[in-house]
Amino acid sequence: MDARLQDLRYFIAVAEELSFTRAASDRLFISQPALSKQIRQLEACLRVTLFDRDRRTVTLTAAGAALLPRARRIIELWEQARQETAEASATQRAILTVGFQTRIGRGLIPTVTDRLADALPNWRLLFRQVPWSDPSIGLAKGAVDVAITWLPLPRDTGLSWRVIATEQRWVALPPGHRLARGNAVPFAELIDEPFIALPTSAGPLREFWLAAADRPRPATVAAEAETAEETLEAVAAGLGMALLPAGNVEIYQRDDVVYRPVHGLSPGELGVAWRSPDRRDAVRVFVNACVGCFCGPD
Amino acid sequence: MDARLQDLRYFIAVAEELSFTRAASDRLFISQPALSKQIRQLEACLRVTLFDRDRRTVTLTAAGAALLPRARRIIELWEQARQETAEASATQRAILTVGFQTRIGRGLIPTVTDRLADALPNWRLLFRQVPWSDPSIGLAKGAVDVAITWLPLPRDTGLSWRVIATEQRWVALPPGHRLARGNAVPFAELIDEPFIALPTSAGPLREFWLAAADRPRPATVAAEAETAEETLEAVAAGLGMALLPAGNVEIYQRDDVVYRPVHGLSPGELGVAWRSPDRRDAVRVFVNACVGCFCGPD
DNA sequence: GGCATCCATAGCCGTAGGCTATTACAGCTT
DNA sequence: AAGCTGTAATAGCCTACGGCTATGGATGCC
Repeated sequence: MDARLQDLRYFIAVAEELSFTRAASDRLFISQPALSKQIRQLEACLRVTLFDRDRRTVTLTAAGAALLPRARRIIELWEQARQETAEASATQRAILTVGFQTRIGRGLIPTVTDRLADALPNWRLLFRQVPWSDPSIGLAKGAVDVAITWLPLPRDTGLSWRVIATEQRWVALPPGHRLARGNAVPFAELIDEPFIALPTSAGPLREFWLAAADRPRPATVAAEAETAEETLEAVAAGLGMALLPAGNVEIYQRDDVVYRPVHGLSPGELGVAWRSPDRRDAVRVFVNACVGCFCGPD
Repeated sequence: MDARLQDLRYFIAVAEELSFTRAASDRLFISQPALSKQIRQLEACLRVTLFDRDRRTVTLTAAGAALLPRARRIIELWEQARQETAEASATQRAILTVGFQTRIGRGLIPTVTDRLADALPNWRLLFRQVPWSDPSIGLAKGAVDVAITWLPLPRDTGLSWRVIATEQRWVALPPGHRLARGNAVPFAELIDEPFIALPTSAGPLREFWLAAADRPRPATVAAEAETAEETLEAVAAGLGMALLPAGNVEIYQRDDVVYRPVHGLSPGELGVAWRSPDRRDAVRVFVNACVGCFCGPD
């Protein structure tokens, strides 16, 4: 009788791509027959034809055109409901969930915790690791309340952020690499080397850690890694090299990887992010505590 | 990952009833364990506790309270999307779906069809019977575009209507009944007789055809019937009697039931109904055609 | 004409959503 | 105190549905 919200997402994907095959494989990551079946089922549920398929092309019917903006709105409201439900729960339980992708270190958490003890007594922090493949670091789905992350974040996704710290970018190399002999490395020497990249789904962060803006031509991507550990394993195995912030060098110290500072690159910015419409005290206090941590007292 | 819209309905029902058992059996017509399981699943999906159950009572958590109005809004938008999608489809295909509960007769349809041929060439009418148990005659779910129905309709459900015809109420009796001997019957003589009623879910129509407003005490309901045919079978079987509009006497003529006019009751009103926000030309034209059918020319 | 592309169909499988029966507990009533 | 009632949770079962792969048929392109 009622559809699933997921079916509305399916519909939106097909309506936007105007192709079952592409919507299925590129956006929804399901098989094309499964998508066809589900759309047919949605059509049966609504007793309406949503698409005209004439063997070669897919077009929206009047009914489909009417449904599309409404489906978008419903999905939008649902995402919002998820977020605000999670926020209400977190507020009631006095738990602030902090998302992170790589280990934070830098003494940030102890300092922040101390500051929070004053402003938010009996609140607790909960840490949740988020894969690079989620460019909103769990904020979009309401999985976390705030996130410690490297910038930039994708634009126009309703996220706000402030910079916590600025750090030079270093490069991770296998110990035997020719560049491991010297001390610092000019970035120009790296542009033809193979790199270990973040997944495409990581958004602008992938470009940043490939230093795509500073290259004359696209980087050679030797492999993609989902986590920092995976990246360093790949580096140690000699697959390629990877950029990382200076502060992570101590955190990820290991025998089979050496780190060298890179010249000629803009520094990386560590930030704290939150959902723009989220005006809760706890979020504001946490953000301020983070920002004040390295930039002197409040 | 995403919930089903049905799960939101489940949640709303439990939140409003504050009881799994009652919500399950009275409103959702599923078993209590199934409802419990689904609510738990919704909670797992949102990673939040929606209800505090302390063995005896169920209360909303802060998260539940945050979700409730948003869930209502989403369901509302979904209903609206269904309706407007159906409307767009009907408009594109030039098909107007007419809901009805009992046979219409009275020469209404031929007359209306003639009038429509002028104003809406190449539109077709599609008729769909709707059970008495849907008090919106299929309009709420978008199953029909307009409906021919007896008044009154439930209030505040976004439906508009106009009166097509006014008819005296008659009574259907088994042939051997003492009141079948005379010609007309005063309603006062019927108030202690057992009646065949429409289902409770039919809304105010049930009261109207029991003439509840004209009784000193509630009617004796011998049985409930889902359709006109069922009602007359019950009357023929001697289970009780039933009121009906004068015009239906000819339509439902049969050997084992006799009909007599009833004095002392306000007349019944046959109406044409549509969704108030539905401003389509086709609907307006159809409504006008119906109204003009017995009330003289437009 | 052959190939590539795209949607539909067929058939299979695992999970999820429903059911009944039962348990556990709280608040009454006797 | 014992038992009854009412409510939610648990256990175990079955079906239906949402996903998959493999394949078919039609269309546009080289």
